[in-house]
Amino acid sequence: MIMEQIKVTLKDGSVKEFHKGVTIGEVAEAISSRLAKEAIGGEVNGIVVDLKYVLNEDAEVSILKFEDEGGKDLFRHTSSHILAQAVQRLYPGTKLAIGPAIDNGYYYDLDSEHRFTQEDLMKIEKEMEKIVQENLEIDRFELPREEAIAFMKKQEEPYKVELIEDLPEGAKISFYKQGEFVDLCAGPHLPNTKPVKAIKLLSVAGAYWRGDEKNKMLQRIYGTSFPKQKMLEEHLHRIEEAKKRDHRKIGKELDLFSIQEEGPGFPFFHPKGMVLRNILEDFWRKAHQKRGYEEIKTPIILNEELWHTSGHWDHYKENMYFTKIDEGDFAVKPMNCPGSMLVYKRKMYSYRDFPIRMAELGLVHRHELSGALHGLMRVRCFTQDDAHIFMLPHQIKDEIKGVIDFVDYIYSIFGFKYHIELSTRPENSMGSDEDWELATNALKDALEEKNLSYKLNEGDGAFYGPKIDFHLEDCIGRTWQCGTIQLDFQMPQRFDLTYIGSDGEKHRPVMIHRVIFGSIERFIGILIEHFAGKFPTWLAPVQVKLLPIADKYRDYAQKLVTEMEKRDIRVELDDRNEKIGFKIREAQLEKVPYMVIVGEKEMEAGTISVRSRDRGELGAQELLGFMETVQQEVWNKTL
RNA sequence: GCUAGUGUGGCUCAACGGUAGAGCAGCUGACUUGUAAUCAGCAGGUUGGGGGUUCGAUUCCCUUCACUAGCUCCA
Repeated sequence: MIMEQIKVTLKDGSVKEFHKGVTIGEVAEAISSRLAKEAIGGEVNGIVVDLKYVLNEDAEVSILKFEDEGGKDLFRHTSSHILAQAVQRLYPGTKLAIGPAIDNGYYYDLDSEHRFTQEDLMKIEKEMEKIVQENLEIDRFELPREEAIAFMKKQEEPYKVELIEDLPEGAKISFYKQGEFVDLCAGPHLPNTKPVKAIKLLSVAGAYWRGDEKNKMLQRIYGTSFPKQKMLEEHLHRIEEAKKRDHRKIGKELDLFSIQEEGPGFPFFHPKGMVLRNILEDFWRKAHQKRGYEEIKTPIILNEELWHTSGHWDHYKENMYFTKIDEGDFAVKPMNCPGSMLVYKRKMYSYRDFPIRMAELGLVHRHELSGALHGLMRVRCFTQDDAHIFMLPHQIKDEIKGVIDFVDYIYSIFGFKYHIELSTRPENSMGSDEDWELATNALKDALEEKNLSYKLNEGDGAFYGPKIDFHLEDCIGRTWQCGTIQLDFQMPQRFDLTYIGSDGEKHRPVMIHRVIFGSIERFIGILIEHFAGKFPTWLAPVQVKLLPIADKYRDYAQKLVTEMEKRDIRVELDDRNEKIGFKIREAQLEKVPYMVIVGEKEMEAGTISVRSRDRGELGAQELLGFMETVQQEVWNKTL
């Protein structure tokens, strides 16, 4: 039974009760947060449970338990304080930066002479457990801003001082104290350290102070914690399981692609990976043809002048590769847009021609930082499933909505869950404020009219325009931007694109850049992890493995293979001199959707014996019926 | 690029201041096989590259390249 009421114990010992649904304002009015001990402990459903009041979106007081996201945050945030306390006990003089709760855990950024090693983490864990055992009360107190700064100066915490200095004048600054340890913190926290029973510190990594590479690099310790040891073990087990889906691992096992030392960030696609890639491209082409896109292809190397015109020289040079041809300076394209601009400019357009949807599977090269490379997810050369849509101003919203629907349609075919982000004008950008506002509002309106929720990323847009991003998750929950829709008033201006309006005058079209897969490479990475290599029949590089039981059935098997190939079924014959169990095992490990086994029985009856990767033995079948089943699974997924 | 870590045959891993070992894969042969591994034999590595310390380095040190996690950046 979940408690539906909140008890607040005040410092004077009296108890106030509030019922769920009360607003935070009402609580605040009734009690001063200074007086409240803040936390009301208890047990819910027999699990840890420290209740807390927090302000949720509806400004209602809600009751948290560990299973709630808010409850977990509370728990993790307190854990991060315990981590900081343990580190300061073991390594006096360590300066504290920030230590928030994150998905599945928490971290603390520390500035210390000492370089933390894996062994140190064990020691720190032990100390954290001690702090938990000490069952320290966690108390909140507030100081006026100036006193807070003085206090943190006295504590020799320069990062905290800097944080407080950024808070507005006259603000009350809250602190949390547990034992000898005091930390600047908005809270809320658990009432004491006791519930943090199972602690695991996971890794140390560098992190710049305030995320700025010009600042000092601090040491970040990542950890996780749970109210019960068993929950921690389950969590660690889940992480291990998830790692088995890693596309780099499966890509190697299934021989789909590789990345060699000779080409860091430049992936090689193997025969089976190419089959998958071609399926995706065919699928993509059909979907685009159906929606009024025309396909083009533009060169990879273009002269430097073009990149000055496009603005890439000023805004993207750091990420570009350059080369010389004869005496001229050339660049390898990092984006496809300038090429499309030139295709647009080859002729005159009428207002009647719009919208013009120009698609290109364009190979781009970008110099990504070496430390940022990651399998197929972040590479230095990749194929964007790009399209540039040229429009009349009044078509903007409908086109954006059309692309949003298109993305949703494609992702749903693969069964992907995604979230949307809207990124606004970055610092290093071009164009007028008015254009940016217009463009940003167009994207925002389209999202809102479609009733889609999104996360706002201030300052994260492209240098030529704001963007809507579609993010997909990998096996361990990291998200990767795949689809994006970017509205651009700059490029058409820079390239002086025009069309002839109904008035006979020249006008400027508007343009959007968009990708749906994002890049074929990244999309394949996501795809591998999503299916853990068990591709559905329509995507499987090999759909059927033909397994004759012995040499003498080879001819019969070969005949079946020929029949299947006639129907474009991707079939492989395994006529090696091996036992059937061995061949089945290998086909299963290759994650082939269907295995067809033939021996004496089948040859005589003119049938086949079918085994499914996912459903096991399916028994004897007619060849024709089986082939139809396979084809059905493919056609169902093709538009 | 930054911080930390890793780098042994095609793959997964072992060992160690005295010039490397296993399993799988490969090759050869036998077996002719009924739904997740048949048996035997053979071959395969100047321990990522370069330099140094040492009588001797794969092991210690420096440097470089690549990879991993995170930061930064981004499709």
